[in-house]
Amino acid sequence: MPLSKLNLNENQYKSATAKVGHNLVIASAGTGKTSTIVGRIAYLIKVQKIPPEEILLLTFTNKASQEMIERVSKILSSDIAKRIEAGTFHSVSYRHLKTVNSRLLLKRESDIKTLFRTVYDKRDFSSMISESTVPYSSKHLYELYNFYQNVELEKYFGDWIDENREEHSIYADVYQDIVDEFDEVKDELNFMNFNDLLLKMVKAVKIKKPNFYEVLVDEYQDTNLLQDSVITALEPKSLFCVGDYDQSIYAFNGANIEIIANFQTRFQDAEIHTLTKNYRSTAPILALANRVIEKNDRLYEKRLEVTKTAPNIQPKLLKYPELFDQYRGISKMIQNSKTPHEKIAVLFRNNSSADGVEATLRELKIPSKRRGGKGLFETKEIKALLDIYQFLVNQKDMMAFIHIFEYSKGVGASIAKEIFEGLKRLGKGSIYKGLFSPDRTVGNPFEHNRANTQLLLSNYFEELGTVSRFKDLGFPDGFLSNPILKHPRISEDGAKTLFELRKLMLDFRKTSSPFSAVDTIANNDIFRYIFKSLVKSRSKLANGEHSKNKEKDAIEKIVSRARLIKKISRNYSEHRSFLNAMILGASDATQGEGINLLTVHASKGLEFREVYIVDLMNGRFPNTKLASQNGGIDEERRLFYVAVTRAENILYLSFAERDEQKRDEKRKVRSFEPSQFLLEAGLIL
DNA sequence: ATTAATCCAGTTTTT
DNA sequence: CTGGATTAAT
Repeated sequence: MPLSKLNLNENQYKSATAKVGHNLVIASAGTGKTSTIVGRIAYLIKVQKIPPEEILLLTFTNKASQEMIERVSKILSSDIAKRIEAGTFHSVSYRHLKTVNSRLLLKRESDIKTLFRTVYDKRDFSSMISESTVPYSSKHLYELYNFYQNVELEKYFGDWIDENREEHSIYADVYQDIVDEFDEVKDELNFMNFNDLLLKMVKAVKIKKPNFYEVLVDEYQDTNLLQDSVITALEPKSLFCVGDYDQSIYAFNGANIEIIANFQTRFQDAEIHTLTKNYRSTAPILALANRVIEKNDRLYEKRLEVTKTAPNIQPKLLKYPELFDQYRGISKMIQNSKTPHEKIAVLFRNNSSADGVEATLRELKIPSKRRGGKGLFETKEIKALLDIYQFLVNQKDMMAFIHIFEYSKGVGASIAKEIFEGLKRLGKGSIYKGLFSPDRTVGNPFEHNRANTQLLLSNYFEELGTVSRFKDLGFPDGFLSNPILKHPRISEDGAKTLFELRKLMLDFRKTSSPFSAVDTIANNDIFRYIFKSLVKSRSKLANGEHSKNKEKDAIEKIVSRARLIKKISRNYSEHRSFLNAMILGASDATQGEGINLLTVHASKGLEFREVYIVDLMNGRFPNTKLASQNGGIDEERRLFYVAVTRAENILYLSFAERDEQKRDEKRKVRSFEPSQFLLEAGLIL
């Protein structure tokens, strides 16, 4: 059998070579799930002679799909491996949607949120406000709507509110009205968010169906109804799902364990396989994990066989009086550890723990890397760079246009909007024409709603129309005579920005690759100016004075971030693909080298020789506030299970008794109880 | 009305 | 430390 070199055990082999149909593989932590998936792909291609492009592999992160394809490359060949369609639900959807409509643009979640807010703000709740229930804030409503889209496919939002958030029934109609308008506006602007990718995918597939022989789904326990509807819509001949109920940790995103639980009843030909041999962790680590997860109701019996023969090191509990003692203590232990840095991970429930660990590691000059896009893609400089880029690619993007003017003094959102609309009028719908060949027959490009302002504006307009304020700025006549500069409230800064933008639009036309585009933008004065102003504000000390050190630091950071974006851009040949990847894959980009700092969620699917789980205090982990809303304490327990089972050889569990930074209402130092999971694990009596 | 400056609270997890 | 909200200034 050509698959012998895969080194699969009996169960893995049986799963990998299962007959075509509906297969579900229950794979507990560390049982060689990836090997099985890779084996399955090899079996399909080599034995079943399925063309690689008819295989779709859906994973939870883009990184996971890359790793699996990498492993397929090693067994078969990279030529074959790269023909397999692989990625997250979202990235696969985007790729397909692009073949249908090449003009699609994915927007940042924060931009979509602002859009939602502008729609929301038009509503007046004051006449109907009830004493018992305050209406949801725009942010909350947006998040709820997103959740609803992931868990409910048929009912209207308003009806769903009626049934699931009874206290808010009185507002259900208004909520429905808001989301209707929101969706309308979003469609008009051609904007998409993450959910839209999947929603539009389901529709697109009905018109143009990609031909997949088998769809493989990794982390099946974390799929929600919306994702499931994508799989259903694809109608593959064969389905191969791999998951583990005990690792379901995405209830907040609508993950529905019913999907995995009902697999057998949904498909008559369903076959269930089980992988029970654990290859990752030592006996005491597995015993600890099992002791805790047993407290959850069992969906099926869990039998994990230990195969590892490495020396058994008992998991160790670490207790510290204060939060930072903990971080410092752990950093010290890492410093003294013989394990190579890249095989050590510090795991936490909440991202807020990362800063402390990162800082104390840095004190000891131990390098660390953090995952998650927030670091890089949420920085102002990268946001600005990408906003400029977005606008150049899609000049109808008013939101990006407004962002570009954020750093120009005297121009806020509302004037930027007026400029945008003025240019549109002067260019008969095209900003480009508005800037380069304005229609001078347009009398007043700045139409205003309010009558008295109209009067005010036209007075200014006439007065300023004759003598431009910007004569001495060295603008060429072609720009200086543009009627847009007659806007009464364009500041000098605003005019300069507009002029630079005009230059940039010309330069951009000469670029064809994302790399040269990023380079062009980074060298334009708009970005340079933003760069300068960010450096200025970041080099201020707490007392307000300048610090040369901080300035140097700030410059270095921006330069290296811009360089990183440039580096990433080399992998893309199309503007739009690059920009979409900046949003889709934002969290996959890791920064730095060394110790791995991860949330438990982000650690899913990974393994490390030495693992530290920190901040194991009630309230923090388990996050009791969350447990009351989402998956309950069971989900927190699964989260703990996931964390523990990342460890191969060495495991430390740590907590602190106090946090001296935080004080409660009575100004008393915040004190903690150890996590209940430590009790359940038998580490505390 | 719009922008800039200042103050204040709050801080889940991911695509 | 950042975004949001409030307030002061134009």
